[in-house]
Amino acid sequence: MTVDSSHRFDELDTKEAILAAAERLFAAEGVPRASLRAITSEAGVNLAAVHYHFQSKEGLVRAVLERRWQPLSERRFELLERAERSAAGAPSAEEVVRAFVGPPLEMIQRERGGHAFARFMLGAFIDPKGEVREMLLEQLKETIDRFTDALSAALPHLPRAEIYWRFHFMVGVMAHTIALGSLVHGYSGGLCDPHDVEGVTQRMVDFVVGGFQAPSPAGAATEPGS
Amino acid sequence: MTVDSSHRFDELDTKEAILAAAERLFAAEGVPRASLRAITSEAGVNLAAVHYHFQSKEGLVRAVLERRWQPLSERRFELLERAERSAAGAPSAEEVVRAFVGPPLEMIQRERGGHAFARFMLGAFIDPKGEVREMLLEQLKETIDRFTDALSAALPHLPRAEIYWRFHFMVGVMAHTIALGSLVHGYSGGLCDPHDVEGVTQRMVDFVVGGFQAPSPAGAATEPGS
DNA sequence: GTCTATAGGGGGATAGAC
DNA sequence: GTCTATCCCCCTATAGAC
Repeated sequence: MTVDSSHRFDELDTKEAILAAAERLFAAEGVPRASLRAITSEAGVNLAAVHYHFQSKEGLVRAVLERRWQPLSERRFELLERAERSAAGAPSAEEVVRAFVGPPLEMIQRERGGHAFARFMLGAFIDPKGEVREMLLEQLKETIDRFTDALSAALPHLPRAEIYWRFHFMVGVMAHTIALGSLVHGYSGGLCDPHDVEGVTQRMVDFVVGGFQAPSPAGAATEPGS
Repeated sequence: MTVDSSHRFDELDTKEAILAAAERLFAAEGVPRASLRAITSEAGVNLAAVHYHFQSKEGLVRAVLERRWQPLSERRFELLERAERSAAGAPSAEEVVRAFVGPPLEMIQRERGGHAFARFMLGAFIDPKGEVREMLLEQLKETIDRFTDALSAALPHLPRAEIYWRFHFMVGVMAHTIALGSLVHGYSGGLCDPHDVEGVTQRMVDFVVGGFQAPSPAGAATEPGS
């Protein structure tokens, strides 16, 4: 036997410790400022362990994001499927929208420093040299397909191009709210409470559903050619 | 191309050259990867000139953003005031929304690499250690005040807190579209054309106005006698 | 104001012992 | 799998001559 359970435990332990420390520091300091030295120091492991487990700093960034991204997608699909099963016909636009915008808010409220982590994740999309972006976009593909299909079914009068645009706008509302929603408290003079997850979710859903239900441009299709 | 209006021609020239090169490289490479060496090399000036004119790299980042931010705000105010003058009473929600979301799209279409610059600017808001963020938020203050006031006037039935939330959602739609709108072409299978500025603006306006016109949540709502 | 030269301090990555 | 020690890179910032 070359493999026994204690070795596996150690490996998982070290790996997890690195991931946890990296997640915190990437979010709190930003990827470029979070040095591998600081991460391994906080994790209580050796500097070289990062390269053993993740090959490079870039690989570590990718692993940290992937770990959060997958449960998020699964949670969205779970809610979407639940709505599909319970609905007589197709789920309503409101149900679909809620299945999309709800899970991210749940996630960032569950974790400490969730807003910071959301900014870190959004930063991975924005980074002009982000190789990690490709991975995220790849994983996003299935989510886009399934949610645009569900929205098309809920809003059959909308041309497919409009569905894509409005889906994109919904992503903007969601991303901006999980990343920078905490600012609203300040510039509303304390009138708005970003920590009220239920309330914020409901407001996002109302707004986005209102947007989806807006009349579509009469003559202006975006289709190139035809 | 350059403005030669004073005796300090040389100084302005050097400063402008640095700003132009920095703007391009910050957008193309990201701030951390864009070294002062690369910037001064591209600008054809000396490395030390950056510190003479901008004190530090951080100061340069601030100057680059400020230079684009101010005309953007002024353009928004100009459109808002035009709508206020031409309207019988208060401008409609649609006019106000258009005055807010239109100028950023105009800006990024005018400049080469506009999307990349938009991502750079959004990155400044997202950066957890961004000292530049304070400056941007300060400048954003006046924009927030004037546009939320105008939206309140257009939608008097909405509680002020809802106005702030929906304004925030509108910012999300706008920011996400100028930063990542080019992705829509890909994931719509070519169905959507992000370069059609008129069309994209109209779609954003329709969506956002639809969101603003959604019924407000039961609890705090003041229904307009419907 | 502009330049050269250099200080001074990180950083990511790796080889090789254990 | 883990650790120590180290390589070698490139960066921002500044002092001081012109």
